[in-house]
Amino acid sequence: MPPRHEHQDIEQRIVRAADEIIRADGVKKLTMRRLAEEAGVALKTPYNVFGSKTGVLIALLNGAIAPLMEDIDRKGGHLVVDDLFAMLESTKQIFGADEDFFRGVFWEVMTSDHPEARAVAHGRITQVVIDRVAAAQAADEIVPEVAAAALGGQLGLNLLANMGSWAGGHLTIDGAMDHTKAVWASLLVGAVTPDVSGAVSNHLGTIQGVLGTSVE
Amino acid sequence: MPPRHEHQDIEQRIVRAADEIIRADGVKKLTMRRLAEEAGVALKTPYNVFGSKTGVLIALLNGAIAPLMEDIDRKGGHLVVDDLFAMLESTKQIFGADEDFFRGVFWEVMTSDHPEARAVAHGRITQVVIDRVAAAQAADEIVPEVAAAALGGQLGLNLLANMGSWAGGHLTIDGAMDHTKAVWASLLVGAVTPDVSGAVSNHLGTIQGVLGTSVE
DNA sequence: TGGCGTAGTGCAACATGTTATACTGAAGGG
DNA sequence: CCCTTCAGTATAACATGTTGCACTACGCCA
Repeated sequence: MPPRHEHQDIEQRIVRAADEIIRADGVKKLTMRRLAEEAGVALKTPYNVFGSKTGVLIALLNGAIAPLMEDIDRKGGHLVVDDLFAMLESTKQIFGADEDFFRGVFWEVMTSDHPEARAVAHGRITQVVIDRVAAAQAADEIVPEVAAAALGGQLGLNLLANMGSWAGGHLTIDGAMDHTKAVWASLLVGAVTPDVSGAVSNHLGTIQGVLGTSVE
Repeated sequence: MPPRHEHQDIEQRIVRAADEIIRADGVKKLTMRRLAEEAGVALKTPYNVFGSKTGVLIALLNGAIAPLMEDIDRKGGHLVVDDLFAMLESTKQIFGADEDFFRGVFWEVMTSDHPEARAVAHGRITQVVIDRVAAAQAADEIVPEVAAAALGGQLGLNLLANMGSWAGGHLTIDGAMDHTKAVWASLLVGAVTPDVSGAVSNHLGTIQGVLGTSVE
């Protein structure tokens, strides 16, 4: 078969094939040989384009979470801290619609040795949360004594952690986000200004209910 | 070479060889072929005894954390909640003494598909914490309205999460335990009875300092 | 128009986890 | 004392991620 030279198209064909295989048979059935075959390329081509199997999965994941990222960027609430909790709802929504798919891909990426993968996940998630916390502080919703990077880092780490438990199969995505919400609320109540503490406390009430059902 | 029939000895030889290889060259250099050779057994024998490479690592890890488990069982503080925080200090101590070794093994076990591995880690850590929380509640250090399983589950999940970030190389063991301590203190202040709230608050003060140095 | 460089091909190969197969020798029961 | 059983051996093999190598055809540039 001659080279295709359809430029970017080859990238798409590979990612699309990976997507289809995973949705059809699960991430464990995604082998590089099958991927190459179904994408109609040589075994080596995905390596040329994405560097490794994990590289393909990162590209796939980045594409798949685009709607989530868009959702997260659309800051809508009248309180900035509400946007923090809205992030968790968006995640629930988007990942929940295809839970097995996302869980599989997420797990593969998260447990890979890929130099980018975990750093990107860690850094990106943490950064989004830190930015939100800083924004909340700028909007006088969080008291100035708190270090935004420190608090945001804690929240981000907790989110990532719960995502890990979800990816590992210990929690549903709903359970993971509810856990996160409860811990975030607990950590935030001590940091917010009096006029928003009511809004934050709203998210707090369900800690006990949450855990009863979601932990195995 | 004839069968050895030294019974349990073969198990020990395999685990010991794994230990030596990992300490000498790191967990990535532990291959089943090299393990078999250095243990003086056939390639298949570790599979007969431990089922899989992950099985070997689980056995190794279980042996290596025995001192930690012993430490954790030795409840010493005059307050039960202090024992919770003492767990984190013990972990710091034991894992910190051989950080690379434990990190490598932990990561391998944690990211494996082994049916036992993750469930055991998850269940065991969570259970220890839940038991402690229940004990604290029985000692009237935690108010009766709180569900011990719920609170303990949250704390355990957070610990596991931070262990994950440590194993993934995002935190040092000290950083991970300090993060955990800070979040535990935040979650506990709302649950403890007035006479111990002071003791818990002591662990709270350093949240900001902690994050500045340990997150990449 | 003709040659060149590059992207992609086809194929073989390697490392590693894992399994199958046939064999062997020791342990232990009759 | 012999025979069965079975744990462990030796060896080959498979699946899969990954890489190396020689080749080829397309598009571009002179």
